[in-house]
Amino acid sequence: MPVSNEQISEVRAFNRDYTRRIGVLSEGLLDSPYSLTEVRVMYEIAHRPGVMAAQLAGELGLDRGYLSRILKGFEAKGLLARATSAADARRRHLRLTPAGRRVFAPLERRSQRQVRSMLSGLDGSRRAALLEAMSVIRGAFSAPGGQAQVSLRTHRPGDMGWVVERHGALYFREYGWNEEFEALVAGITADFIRTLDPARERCWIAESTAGRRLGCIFLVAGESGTAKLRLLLVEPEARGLGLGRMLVSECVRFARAAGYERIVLWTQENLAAARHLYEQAGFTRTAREPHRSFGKDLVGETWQLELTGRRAAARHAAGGRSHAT
Amino acid sequence: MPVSNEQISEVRAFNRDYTRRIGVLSEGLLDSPYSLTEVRVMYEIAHRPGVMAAQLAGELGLDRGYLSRILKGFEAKGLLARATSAADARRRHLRLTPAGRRVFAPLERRSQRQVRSMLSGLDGSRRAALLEAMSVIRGAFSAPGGQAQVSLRTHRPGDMGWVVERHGALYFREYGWNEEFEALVAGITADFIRTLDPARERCWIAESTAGRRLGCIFLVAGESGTAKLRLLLVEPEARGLGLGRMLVSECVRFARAAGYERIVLWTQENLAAARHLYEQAGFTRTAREPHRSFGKDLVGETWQLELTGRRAAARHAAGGRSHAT
DNA sequence: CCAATATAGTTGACTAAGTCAACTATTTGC
DNA sequence: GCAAATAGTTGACTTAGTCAACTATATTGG
Repeated sequence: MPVSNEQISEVRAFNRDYTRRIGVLSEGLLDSPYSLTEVRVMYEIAHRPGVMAAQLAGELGLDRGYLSRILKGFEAKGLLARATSAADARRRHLRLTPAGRRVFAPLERRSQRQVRSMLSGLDGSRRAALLEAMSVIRGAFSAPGGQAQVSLRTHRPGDMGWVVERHGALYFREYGWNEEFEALVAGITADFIRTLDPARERCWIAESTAGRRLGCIFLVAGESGTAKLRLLLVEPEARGLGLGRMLVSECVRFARAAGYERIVLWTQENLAAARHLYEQAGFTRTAREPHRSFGKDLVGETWQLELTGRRAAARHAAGGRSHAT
Repeated sequence: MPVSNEQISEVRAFNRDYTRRIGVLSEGLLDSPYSLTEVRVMYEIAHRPGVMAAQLAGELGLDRGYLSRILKGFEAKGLLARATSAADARRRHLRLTPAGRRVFAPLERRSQRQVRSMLSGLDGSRRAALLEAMSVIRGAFSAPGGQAQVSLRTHRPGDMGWVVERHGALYFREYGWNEEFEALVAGITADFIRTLDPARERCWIAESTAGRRLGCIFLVAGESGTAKLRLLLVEPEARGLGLGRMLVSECVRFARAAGYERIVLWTQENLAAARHLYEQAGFTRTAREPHRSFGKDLVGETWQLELTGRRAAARHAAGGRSHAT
């Protein structure tokens, strides 16, 4: 997905904005006999006793000679103790002395007071949003390679509402379906919870490592031997990553394991991406019928996947569509 | 709302994290004959032609003498033009020359490339979340006094799902109610949409200026002359601000206007804050009955507010609770 | 009207923060 | 066993920025 110039501008504006804010917080620390760099060094040693200078230099982006002088200055003032590493005589473990902690503690408290003052200027709503946003930004950069790792889990409290909300909002935005659709989904989720047979029915939620829900799918029991696949959804920004296939695959796997003979599903002709997924998973269309729902003229389609026997497995392995013989 | 130590720690951790990231972006700029401070100065002049040095010094936190030398250096290289202000001869308007723009343009492009590279390392899901989070952080600090302004609106697509999600998640977290409750709420919202009479039934969503949903309340038609108040909820971080009272007041006002004779509601004994709101709005408890629901032993309570006649209005004006006569 | 004060910008002298490179001591890998 | 790499130190130096005193101009108050 290409990066837009608008997105670039937003990040740079944020960086300028936040650089000023961090600058203001940092200036508060300068009201001390220690420079900002010294305080940063002290902070890391306080929170990671035993850390070594090479680590600090690397992580804080400091010249090794410069850091050495800072540490020597701390040691000279009795704030720091250095112990040669048993494992590698080149290395020294760094620790604040009790005197060092006494010097550091008020700096820590001052910093905490500044942040407390900043946060208390925000009411509950904005503050919660701020903290969540910070967590999101840190999370966005924390996964290796920046690729969202998505895992599937079963449902927990709040998920039904999310399913309803996302279906309602997205289908309205993408297809113009009105609130009848959201009501339908709400009803499906209510029934799912009320009549759930965990051995044979399930909801899967796709969730990123940052805790964002990115997709869902349901399997519910139908008439004898038949399961129903329902409410497949993938968030727009998570599309194209194989997430839909993952959801459908897991659903089919579970249905086999639960002993169903077939899976049926009802979709609409205009949901091209979904239909493609079903096709690739081996489903075939068994019925097709125009109807008017959700404020739209639609064409409903019923699709089906046979689960039993070698023939079903072979047809699936052949890529879904079998030739007539 | 007091600031917790955990919240303070989260902000400081974010600041440390993001300072490193901004540092990496800034270092990219240093691959030029200009220092970071010089580039910042150049940036501001490029984007605000005519700006004056005193403004820049103030906003960028620079020593006036130091800035003067930087500007003199730019002028000496033919990158900057200074014009004495017609309004105040002490002041000089600053503008980049064409040569200055030619020097600045590649720096701007390099910065844009860096951000593009950073963003393109994130897939669609994480990137969208990141940009939204940055917008939230900037927005959190931008409102005067930091007080969220909240308005009420009627429902739109996605809202029913939000109502279900928030009820499910919050009541689970705060009271341990299981998914039966979420299913109940899903059913209520499905029925609301399916049978909505807009002249006599309504859902209100409380929304902040930042677009966050902060609360909700429903009024639905009951038996003849009776309205039902349902699904009052206020987000934890929006509590204590009068939002609950606002929602209940609007609900009661609408019910009067729609011609109902009374409003009834069903709540649980342990929902103390809600009961207090109903009490203050003039509701009286008419029934009380233990029951087991949502995985809990609860005590359900029915409350009622008479809307008709002077007697109802007088009793309300007297503070809700009327004396027996 | 004018002296005192404040503001905008400049310059000289200086300090603080940090860089660069060469050094010693130790470890690693061939 | 030894060359190369790493951890840490030190001398010399550069860069970034500060501090205070200056000139020019505007504002204020008596």
